[in-house]
Amino acid sequence: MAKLTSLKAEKRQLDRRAADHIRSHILDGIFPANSRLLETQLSDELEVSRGTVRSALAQLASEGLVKQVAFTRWEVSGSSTTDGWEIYTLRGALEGLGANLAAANVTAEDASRLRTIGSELLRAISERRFQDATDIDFDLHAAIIALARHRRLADQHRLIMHQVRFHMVQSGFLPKDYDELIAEHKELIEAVIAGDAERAERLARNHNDAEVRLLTASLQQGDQSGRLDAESV
Amino acid sequence: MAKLTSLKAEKRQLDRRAADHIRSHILDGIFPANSRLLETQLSDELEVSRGTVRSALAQLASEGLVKQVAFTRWEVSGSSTTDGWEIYTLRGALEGLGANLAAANVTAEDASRLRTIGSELLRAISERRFQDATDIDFDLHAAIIALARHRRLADQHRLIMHQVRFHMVQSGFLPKDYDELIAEHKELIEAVIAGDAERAERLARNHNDAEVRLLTASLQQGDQSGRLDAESV
DNA sequence: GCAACAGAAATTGCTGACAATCGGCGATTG
DNA sequence: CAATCGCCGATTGTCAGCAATTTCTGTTGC
Repeated sequence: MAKLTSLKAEKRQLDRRAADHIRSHILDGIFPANSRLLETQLSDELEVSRGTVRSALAQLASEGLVKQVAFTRWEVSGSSTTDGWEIYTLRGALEGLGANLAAANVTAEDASRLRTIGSELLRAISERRFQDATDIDFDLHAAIIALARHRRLADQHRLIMHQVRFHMVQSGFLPKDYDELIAEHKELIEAVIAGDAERAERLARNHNDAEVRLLTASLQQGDQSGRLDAESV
Repeated sequence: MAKLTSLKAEKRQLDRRAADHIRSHILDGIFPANSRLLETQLSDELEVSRGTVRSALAQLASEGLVKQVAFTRWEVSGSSTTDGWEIYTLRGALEGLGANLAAANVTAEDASRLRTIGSELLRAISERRFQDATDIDFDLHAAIIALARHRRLADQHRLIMHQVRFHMVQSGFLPKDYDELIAEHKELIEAVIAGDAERAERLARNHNDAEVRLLTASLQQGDQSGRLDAESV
């Protein structure tokens, strides 16, 4: 007997839904970087209690999208050059591991699935639907990570990709060379499908190298938009 | 003029302190894997309100030490073979990145600091103070990560090391070969100090390879202590 | 004897109110 | 006039209680 599992999926906890709402506002740029978030204001807007909002904000803080200044304020995280550098280097390490593991246990259906997403990406770009293309890009990377069958990695990857998205919005990032982008993705997909773990890992790790080099250079040039480390020890 | 910064550091928020308390109980094995945690019981024991305990538990859940079953229960995370495999592979990726970056910007004082910790480790082992040795081992790896000057990486590393510690306690892990352990650490330290990023990265990544291979083999042998993935999509 | 069901008990989810803390504004004083 | 102190409003931190949900238990019907 088919038991219809939770037809009413709206039973999700209020604080989770509140967190989702606030998160999407942040990722869409409605709450800009470094802007202040007031518990009372959010609780009014979402029509939940302040405690629920606090719980949601705490979640977002653990995801790195929000910062808490104790006894004082909540604010949307900044997205400085330093932040960008951190985000992309960490992403490289995680996706490198993911691609390696994915290549090690890829199946035939996985392969066709990856190729499907790849062709969707190609189509979106050729039709100049760049917003869709970005989403599909994210889906593709998530799909590869999923193949690693590594829950902790998948969780971390989801979090860092939120930060990537946030940083892209804040910095007005746009890919420069769509042809190269497509080529890189195609290469990565084929390496994973071929089961070439080493090659897949290298491609995944270097996928953001251009971005990282740019940010590194910007940092070393004494770009002061990064936060300063005032403390030692 | 020496400004005395915050003599009263006990102003930390209650939920943080509650989380610290519960976390140390988990890491010390007082709350065993998969054991249930009752909000009321904890709030009685810690003499704080249930809301505060809830906040603490939510933090620990985001750290992966605790699981929340909605509307039902909190429990200490399990530590199966699968979990161990996830933890050590992820650790390898993070420490690889960390060692690479550390080697890239190590200074003279950093070098002496690392060597000091290294000799402390050596002494603890030669004097058969193995508990101390484990702590120093953790300090050493944390010190290398700190050199990377990468806040997100440091945060993730701290979390994963908590899980490593937990898994070690749960699985009764003990290093087999202290001589090799020392040799590996010495090699890693010297590679970082020499600024050989590539070599440092490789050493850091392979540091847990023996453990990973053991766990991988155990998994492929159909060891069913890992959790099953019941869902697809 | 066993399965299904209803009510009770236990536990988690959420809320509104109270307490503690912070930042700014104005008064005061040298 | 400038610097410091203390008050006040605003905001976050904590609490105790009510609501919703799950699990347990005893009962009923077959």
